[in-house]
Amino acid sequence: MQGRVVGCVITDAKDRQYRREYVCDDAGDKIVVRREDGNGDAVSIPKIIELDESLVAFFGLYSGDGAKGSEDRNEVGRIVPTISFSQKEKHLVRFAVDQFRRLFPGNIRFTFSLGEDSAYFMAGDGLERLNSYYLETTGSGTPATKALAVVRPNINDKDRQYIAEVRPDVAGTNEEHLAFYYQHQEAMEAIFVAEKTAELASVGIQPADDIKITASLRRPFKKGARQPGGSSRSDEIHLGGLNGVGELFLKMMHEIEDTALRDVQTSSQGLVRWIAKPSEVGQTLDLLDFFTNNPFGKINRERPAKIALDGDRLLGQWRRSSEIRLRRHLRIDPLWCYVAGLYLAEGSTPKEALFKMFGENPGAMAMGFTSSEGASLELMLRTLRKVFFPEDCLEAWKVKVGSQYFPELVVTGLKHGVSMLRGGASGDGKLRTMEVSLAIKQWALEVADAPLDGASLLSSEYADRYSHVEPTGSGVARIDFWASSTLCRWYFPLLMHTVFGGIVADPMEEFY
DNA sequence: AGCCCAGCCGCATTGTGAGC
DNA sequence: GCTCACAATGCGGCTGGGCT
Repeated sequence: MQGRVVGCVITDAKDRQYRREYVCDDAGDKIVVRREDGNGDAVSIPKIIELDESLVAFFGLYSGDGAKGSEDRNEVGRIVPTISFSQKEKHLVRFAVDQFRRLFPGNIRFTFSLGEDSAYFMAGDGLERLNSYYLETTGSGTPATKALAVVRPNINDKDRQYIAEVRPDVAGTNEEHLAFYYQHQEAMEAIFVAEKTAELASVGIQPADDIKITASLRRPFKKGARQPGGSSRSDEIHLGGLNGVGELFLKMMHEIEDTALRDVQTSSQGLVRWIAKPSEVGQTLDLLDFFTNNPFGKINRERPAKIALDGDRLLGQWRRSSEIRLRRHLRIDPLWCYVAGLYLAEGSTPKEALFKMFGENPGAMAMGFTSSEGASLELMLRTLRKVFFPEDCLEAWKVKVGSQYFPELVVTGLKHGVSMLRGGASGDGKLRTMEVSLAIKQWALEVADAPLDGASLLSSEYADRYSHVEPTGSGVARIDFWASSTLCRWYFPLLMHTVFGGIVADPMEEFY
């Protein structure tokens, strides 16, 4: 058997293609897929993969936090995907590992890589940890940092570049910082490998041949830390044994998204087939019952202060929060599951809070969502409207535009014979030119409609809730919307139940 | 509303092994 | 033993998330 996989991803506001020719062999209930050109790995994949709530949510999660691939050096506009995934929260790590194993049983390896700025070890918690490490291994505390020439007799180009850099707000010289880096590199790595190993063990991921844990310390003040003791940690999962199947993996993801977006039973290339129209698939949840009896329907060990039927809808209220109207029933359909994962990746709430909120006070929560792609926005809005009433789902929306796109803003202004006026001390604030602001609104509504056959929710229902343009930081123009934080206390428990309800009986006991 | 920085993910470098 | 191409690994820039 042979096949070809093609698809598009949008990154950096550019349409890019992925494309790969495969051959595959029948192997009972599995198929063995490999690249037609003979390179890469032979990968077994089940012939039929059941798309349950958690797997669909996983694809949503990957869509937000996973790597989509990098551009082929020989072919402009073509990306070659590598499967890797950034995630710090340990329960989500465990979740991702389980789902990857379901998709690719057999020859698959995991590398957990922990990155950190070594400035973390120069003061505060980091320095204390370095101290205890040296006390344990050598009997005395952290030794004084020696001269660079001693710890690093032969410097390379990267070192020379580092030494030439200028950091006006950091005390000490680059040579001293670099010496610190090389002298303590082994110790710093050992500390992180031990930490990650323990963390993985706490969620049931034990050392094994197919699991590798590494730490990657960066030169001081390079990776975001602005001062000694500052942290800029990154936790990544790289998958091995899957070379060549990245395109197929992305295609699975896009086909699932496609069925949810268009609400069709079979995806455009036939890779995904539901038992009925996606909007008619999945269990129906009674929200009155959920928030009264389900272990996931709790926050800080409490049930809502009020949850009552009012005609065919519900009125609900958490202690010290506002009253809100809810729909009585919710179908946990593919759209809902996919967005649950997507929100876990892209949402504005720290992930740890979502796991701890059942037994602890989560404090302030916020409901916000940013995306440069119309499809993600539409899916998110549709999801919220399944639980909440339309007018509560979106308070307002704005467009954030990065500096490399300012020429477009200026040209838009010129067309209208006006100049671009920016608010805020550093110009990051809201755009003050009405003509430009309105032109950008029109553009954003077109972006929101682009992936759909008809009009998007943003343009048909929420166009008048447009707030402003924000020429902030940098980056591709993107749409940002937010809703009342009251929604969080209803949406988050349902979201967590969707992803973990099938594998975790009581979130208060099993998380943290 | 305004602003900024740290984490995501792209890409450069290094490692590895097949082919000649 | 050398070369080349692909895989694995390590590093850091940019931007999207999030704080005040």
